[in-house]
Amino acid sequence: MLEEREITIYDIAKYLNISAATVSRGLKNNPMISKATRKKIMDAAQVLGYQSNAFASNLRSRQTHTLGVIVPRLNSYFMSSALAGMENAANRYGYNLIIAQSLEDAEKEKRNAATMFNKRVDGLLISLSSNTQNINHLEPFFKRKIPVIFFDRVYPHNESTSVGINNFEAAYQVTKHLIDQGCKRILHLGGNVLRNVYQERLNGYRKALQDHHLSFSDKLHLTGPLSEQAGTDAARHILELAPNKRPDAVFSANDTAAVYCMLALQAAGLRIPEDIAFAGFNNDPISKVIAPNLTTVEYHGDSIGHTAATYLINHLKGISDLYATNAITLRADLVIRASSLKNKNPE
Amino acid sequence: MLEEREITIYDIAKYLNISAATVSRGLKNNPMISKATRKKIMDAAQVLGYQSNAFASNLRSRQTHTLGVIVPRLNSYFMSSALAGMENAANRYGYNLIIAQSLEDAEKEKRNAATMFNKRVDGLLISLSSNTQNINHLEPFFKRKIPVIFFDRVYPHNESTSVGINNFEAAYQVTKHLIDQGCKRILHLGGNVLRNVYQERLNGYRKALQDHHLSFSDKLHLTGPLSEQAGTDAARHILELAPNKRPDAVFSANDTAAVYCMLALQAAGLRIPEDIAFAGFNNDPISKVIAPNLTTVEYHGDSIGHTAATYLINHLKGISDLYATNAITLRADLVIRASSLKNKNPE
DNA sequence: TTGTACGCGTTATCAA
DNA sequence: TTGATAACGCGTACAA
Repeated sequence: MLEEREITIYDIAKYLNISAATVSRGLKNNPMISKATRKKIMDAAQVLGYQSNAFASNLRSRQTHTLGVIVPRLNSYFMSSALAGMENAANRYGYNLIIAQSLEDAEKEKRNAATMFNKRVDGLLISLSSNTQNINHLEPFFKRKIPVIFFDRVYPHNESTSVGINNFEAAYQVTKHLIDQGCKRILHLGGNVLRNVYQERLNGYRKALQDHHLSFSDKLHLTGPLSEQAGTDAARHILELAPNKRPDAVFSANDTAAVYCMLALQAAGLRIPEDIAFAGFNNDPISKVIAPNLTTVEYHGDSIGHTAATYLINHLKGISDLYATNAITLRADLVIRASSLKNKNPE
Repeated sequence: MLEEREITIYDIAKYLNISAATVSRGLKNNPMISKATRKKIMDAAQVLGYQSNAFASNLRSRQTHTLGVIVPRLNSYFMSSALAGMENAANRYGYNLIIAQSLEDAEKEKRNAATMFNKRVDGLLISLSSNTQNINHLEPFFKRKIPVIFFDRVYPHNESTSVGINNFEAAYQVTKHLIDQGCKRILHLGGNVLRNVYQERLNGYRKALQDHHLSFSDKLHLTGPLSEQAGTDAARHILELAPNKRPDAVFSANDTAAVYCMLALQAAGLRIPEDIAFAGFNNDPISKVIAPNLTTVEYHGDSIGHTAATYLINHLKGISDLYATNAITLRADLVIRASSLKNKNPE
């Protein structure tokens, strides 16, 4: 099979009777090279169909202009938005993204991290899997001073920066809103508290209960994967309770579980919000489509992603000091919709 | 700033008083090397904290074990599912994904392709932007025999394979279903016909009309980006028609536009499906959440992605001949839901 | 079974 | 402003 040889800077050099070093410099618009030769080099590169070999360059310069991204799953609205935001930022600054998913499995996350390291990413953006216990698998990065940025599901670590929102505050506001609507028995559908986001949402919920003299009960706290199935299961659980033990509101740590819980309860004849009010988290598109629309917290994946990637790149370019800022907190506002409005519009 | 030097195979070689070549072989479990030395090498690598340098390896072996992926957008349910499917396949075979989005812009797609080429991806998976006119920007890949696989939004090209569904047939079935329900004026909300998927869906729709003696009219064919806004705009257009000119059904080329069109029409007081029946495409999660549930076509992003990536990798490993199969067509079945059921269940 | 020696395509150093 | 030359870390004929 005929394989055309690759065009290298040597070909250009020979073609122009100059040295490869000059070509290398000219290609990168090094001001050291005269404008005339620079143009000659560019033209020749065009004519010969030269394409730079990123590998050789990386090998020599020890920079890949590639960022590693590890996420729990690729196919959630929040995550794909975050990736889109990162891609935008990365693309603007000439970086590429190499993306892997842990599928909520700490072991796979470990392997992903090792691969990223071997591929010599310039930096790592990571949101932890639900059962990751520690970050020993990131040690190689820390040792070699390869910057790591946590986003969304973060980890306390004083040589990294975290990008996220104030989950405690948001959960507090959601819960307070439900209480303001007259709800007294609010069930919390939460995620694995190993992850800060779920622990903090739980804490915010509990604090709001406490501040309003409502007691917390284990019976009103369900933990799970926050999947469609988890939402449906929660509904079944609720329906199995004696009517006087049933919650009058549900605060779910994400919209998916909230929506599927709503659907199942509605199918069983319960009215929302009259019988049970609802609030979720993330402002997923389905929250605007379900009837009644779901009260939720606006959590902009693209902002998180864009911010995290931009911050990382600035650090790589020496524009900012990674360790100066330990946490970046973005806004996440409550979005009140019909599913939680027990009091008819107090006009 | 103290930078620890990288551990290389030379360090291992020196440490064990053997040659670097032996280390290189041992690390890859080359059976040529005695089992004892192989073990010694592995242990030493462990002890010294050796991490292979993928770049040097790539430079030498001319393989990156990296696949390029270019998609119109990252943050749609279909695409993120496709990416998830690809990541699964890639990960299983030791490949990585480097992902970029064209944002429906041919120019950005061009730049993305050039970057991927320079990074020497082993193969390319691409779904074209809505306004891409030709594939000249992929010529470098074809010239160097780097395999390109089109998925979803494909392009006729006899040195590549395409992975998708039978859009014509699916659209035909959707339209026929609406006709079977008694609909006579079916509006089609379509995408840019530059892309095969939208052209074929349009064709299937027209053929179904024709086969059932319904006339096609330009008035009943809207083209746009199939976004939320496009759905809302379509609703306004419908409401502005004289009641006797209004369609009695809408077949949208995706679920997003269908759902936002439904919401706007419902807000204006129209009943679905009684006044207007609806059908979409993709089986997006929102189709199961909207009331009434949306009739749609099941289009599995993850299968498409997994199939495309697996096929590409098999080709790279020499297991299959890329050019033997020009198109892989996956199933896409009609999912009938309440939004299109004009005839009350004919029990 | 192992070692020697060279090349992959680029960038960095030093000299001119 | 340019050129010569040596790395970068690994893989592989070829020799031993």
